[in-house]
Amino acid sequence: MAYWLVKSEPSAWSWEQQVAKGAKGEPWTGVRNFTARQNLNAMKKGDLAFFYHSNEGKEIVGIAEIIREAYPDPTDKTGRFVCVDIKASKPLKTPVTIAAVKADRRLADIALVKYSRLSVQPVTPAEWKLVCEMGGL
DNA sequence: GCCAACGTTGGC
DNA sequence: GCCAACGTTGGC
Repeated sequence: MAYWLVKSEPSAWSWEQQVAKGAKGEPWTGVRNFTARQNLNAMKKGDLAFFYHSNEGKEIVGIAEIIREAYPDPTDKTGRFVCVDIKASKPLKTPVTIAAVKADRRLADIALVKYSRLSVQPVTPAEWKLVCEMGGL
């Protein structure tokens, strides 16, 4: 099982909206970047992903689960990009801010800091554990 | 609202 | 296939 991080601006799609979708989940569409697409394609059913709020909040707010593996993104007219379905798994007790991540030397190499513009990122097991602890889980 | 970083596009 | 121009992202 692999770990990931997905980013969304809450004004476009928020954790609260994701939670409201319940077990049915929601297609994670709109990715238009090839590196991010690679990551979407590598996702397996049952993988977990941190849900990060960019711009507003700038914090990891919850954990989502991949419930459907990559398929063509219906919002992409060119047919080049894919999406997956994810459902909210559980919130962090305490959101982990980008500032807190940057302040922790053990997270210096996390993609969230190194490749800040990448919208779908891999997370290592060590990073996953740390962020969960910081989030009170 | 600014600006740095960086991915994508298109002309050559 | 290179590279300049352009657009977008996202933290501050």
